Amino acid sequence: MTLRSVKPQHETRRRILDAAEELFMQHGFEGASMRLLTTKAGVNLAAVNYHFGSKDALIEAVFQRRLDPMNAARLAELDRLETEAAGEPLPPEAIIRAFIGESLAMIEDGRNGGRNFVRLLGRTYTEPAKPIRTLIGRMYASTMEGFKTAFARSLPELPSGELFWRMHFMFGTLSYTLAATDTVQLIAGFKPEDRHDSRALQERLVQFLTAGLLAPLPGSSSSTVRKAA
Amino acid sequence: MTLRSVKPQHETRRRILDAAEELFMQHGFEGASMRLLTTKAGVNLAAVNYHFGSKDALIEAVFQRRLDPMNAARLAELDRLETEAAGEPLPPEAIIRAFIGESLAMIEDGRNGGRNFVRLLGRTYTEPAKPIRTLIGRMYASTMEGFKTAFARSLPELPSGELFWRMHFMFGTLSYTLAATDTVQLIAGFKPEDRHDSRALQERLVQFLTAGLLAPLPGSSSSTVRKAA
DNA sequence: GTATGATTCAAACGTTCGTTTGAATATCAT
DNA sequence: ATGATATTCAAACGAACGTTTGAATCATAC
Repeated sequence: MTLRSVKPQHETRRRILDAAEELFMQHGFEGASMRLLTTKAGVNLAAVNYHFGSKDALIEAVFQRRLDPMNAARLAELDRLETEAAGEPLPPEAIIRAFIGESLAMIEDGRNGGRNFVRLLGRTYTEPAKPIRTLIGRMYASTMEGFKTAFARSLPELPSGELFWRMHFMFGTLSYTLAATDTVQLIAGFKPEDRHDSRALQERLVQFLTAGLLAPLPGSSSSTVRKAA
Repeated sequence: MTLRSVKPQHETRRRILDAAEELFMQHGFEGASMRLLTTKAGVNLAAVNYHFGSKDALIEAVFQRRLDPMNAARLAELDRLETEAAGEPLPPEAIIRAFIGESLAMIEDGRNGGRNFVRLLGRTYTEPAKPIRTLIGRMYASTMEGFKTAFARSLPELPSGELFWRMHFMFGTLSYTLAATDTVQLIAGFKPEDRHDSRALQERLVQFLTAGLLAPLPGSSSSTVRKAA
């Protein structure tokens, strides 16, 4: 079993997926043409339709390849924490870390195209096209349910309506941070060396999100939401 | 001076801009074709090139029409608060309100297309195409500078590097909230009637963002950032 | 070696894209 | 009313789009 006998097995598929996540990120789904895509991948124009069937099927495959393992890892980490806690509710900060850790780690993965994917993911959350939305919604459903339950157990005094909105805000912050790293710099005085330090970025995000999640309720006094246990 | 003599003056331009901000929001810049756009606007196919010169120039005009007044209103509100405070640093919550208030008010503006625009704006922040980025960056430059200064005066003990990131996070939360309202619902149990209540949404956002902005620093103890005055 | 199936390839398919053109129509000052 | 200007219109431009086709090439088992 030499190297050459195994690698070319699905080499073309992989090259197409890699080129696709980079070009979809840069130009959007409609803006990235098959000709540009196959040229960048170094494969024939007809290869996409041969291996995936259509451009739409390719889009789905791009998300399948990364999103399923990513969300599985998130739920596995949440499970690990919960068995470790032995029935006690988790501190909200730990839940936040479990959710954002996996995606932030991918920012540093320049080699395997992980960075391209998380940036693609970030901009896809704001994509209004219905097929894309239902695709993303379906792939996230169980993950979101699991984390919603974990947050609800951790913060029993936070009304579920408020929890929804704060998860929405947290997700938005993460989404924008993933998408905008390396691209948008609306605020002057940006230090480029900070952009790919995902460790420091993770700490900053955790502090920000935890504080936001525990913020006092609109009607209440200035005290933060009471934490369980 | 009858109504008919004045209104049709730039009626075609306005109809094109209205259709453009809706279709750009729904399909992206490359996905919204001139034929679809002009059909929706009820004008001839050649009207865009006649009145704006090109599709790219139309994109710029769409942002010019709304963004310049919006950012001017933000800076005016900030100015009003600062003269009112008579030299004292503003509370961070007031600065946040000045920044997000204008854009949130537009969510309720279904009649004049303001809602379409803020959603377009939200998804454009994650657009990596360089011409779009420089366009947005240029239109936001002075506004961002003004608010950065106001935050720095309000929170003198927050290092400027941290302030940058927290403004980044705040901007991301707002951006995602504007873009995703009405579209993305990753979390089950969404109450549709909440979506366009911008008053309640504003209060929720202010609470979340203020807490995030004042979060304890990564290295520090659990106390929040000291507020000036 | 030869047959079989998987994959690659150049070429072409019909459609849609943004833009241009020149005639037709509307608007308005004189 | 008439001429100048501004705007609208149907039609067409070449280019690029996603997809399909059928032959050529490759890998592999017999």
